[in-house]
Amino acid sequence: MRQRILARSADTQTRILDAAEQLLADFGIEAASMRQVTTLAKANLAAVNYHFGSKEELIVQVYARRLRPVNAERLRLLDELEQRQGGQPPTATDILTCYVAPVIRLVHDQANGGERFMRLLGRALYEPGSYLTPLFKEELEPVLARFTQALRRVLPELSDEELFWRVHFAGGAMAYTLAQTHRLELVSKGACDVSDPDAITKRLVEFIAAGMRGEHKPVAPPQV
Amino acid sequence: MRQRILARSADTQTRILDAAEQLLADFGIEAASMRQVTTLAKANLAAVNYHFGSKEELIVQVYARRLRPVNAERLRLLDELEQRQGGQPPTATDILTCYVAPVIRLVHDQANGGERFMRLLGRALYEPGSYLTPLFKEELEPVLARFTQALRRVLPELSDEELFWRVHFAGGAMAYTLAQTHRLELVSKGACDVSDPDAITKRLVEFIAAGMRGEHKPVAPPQV
DNA sequence: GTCTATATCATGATAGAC
DNA sequence: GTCTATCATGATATAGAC
Repeated sequence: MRQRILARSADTQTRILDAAEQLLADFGIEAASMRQVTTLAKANLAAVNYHFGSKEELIVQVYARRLRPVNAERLRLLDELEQRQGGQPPTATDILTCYVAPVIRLVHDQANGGERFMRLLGRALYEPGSYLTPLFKEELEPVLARFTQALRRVLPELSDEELFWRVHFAGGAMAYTLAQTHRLELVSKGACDVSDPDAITKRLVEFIAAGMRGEHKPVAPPQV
Repeated sequence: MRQRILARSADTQTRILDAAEQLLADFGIEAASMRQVTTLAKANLAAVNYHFGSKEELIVQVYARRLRPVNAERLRLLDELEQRQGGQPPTATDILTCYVAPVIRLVHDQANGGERFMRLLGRALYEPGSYLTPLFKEELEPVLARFTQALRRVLPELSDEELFWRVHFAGGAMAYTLAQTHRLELVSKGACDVSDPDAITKRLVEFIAAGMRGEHKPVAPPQV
């Protein structure tokens, strides 16, 4: 179990958050133990309970620390976009870029362990009945509602139901990209460059924007 | 912890597989214990090790039991499609339907606990360094390669790299749909009907087919 | 093949000294 | 705030009777 020992400079809380983030990302949410975390953080086992109360609350705080700025920036970018457009409706591509870019950019934020968190984030969306659900409800749902509303205006031909479905699919493509893009480098045998987050954002947004705009033929069940 | 007691008729191995599938889906892969599994299966705790050797191997077998027929049917449908077309190239929509339909149809297979497995499958793709990796390598990769090759022929304008990326995004939208569609019913406040697998297949395939066919402009990094 | 009983171990949490 | 020492719990796995 190779693991970089973290700098001792930061305070204990931060060191524990950093260590937890790293171990959760590398080994999975359930697999990381508080003993591993505190060893890596050069802190005492009891410090987790002293600072966070429980393992679960620590995990929630690992996510909250990164998600809050991302969601704030998403909303800021969307506000800016709409202001810049005046009355003119923006494109779906522009709107989706405001949503996708901040979270993909975490990958560039090496100083803040961004790449690790990227994998961690995608995975969190898949845990059932998780203690993270309240955090997502609080942090993500208002953002999703705001973006869905913005998309509604530029895709008036879609029914409410169809729009919900497409936002769902788009979120899935994004979550998978966050969690699994490191695998693509292997699967593609190196053909795909996964190192440039702006390029990833661009490809992903092109894909989901095209899916968003696609025709919906509500008839004829598939033949196969 | 509500849990239906399974019929005693099936043999121990099958009862254990059924119980494991149910508990893994409901509580997460790590959270389900062999005590819960054997209690639900009306089997002895030691039976797991006798029949499967270990918890990990049991989990692998839970997946393998469902995945093998799905992947076989995917390939069969694709072969049929290409044969039906003679020399004519099929559409991307047709190809993607061959891939998506068999796995979404599991949801209909109530007799075989399909809906539970649906959630379980999507989640498995997100575990890092999991013991499931060998199974996916063996079962999924050849299928993915076959479908990528089929798509390559009908989307000749895409570079190899772009095609890999789009297959990646499409897989993500599908995995998320498998794991999380039960949430869409809540988020959409009932606007989305998640009960008809053929309708879900159709919407999902429309979305990813549109994304596959979308234009790729390899210039100009995004403004935001 | 199935069961009981148990070995062995790792976990999260906490009490209490400093 | 940090530490040591320890607790209670629940995990997988197995030995051995039937």
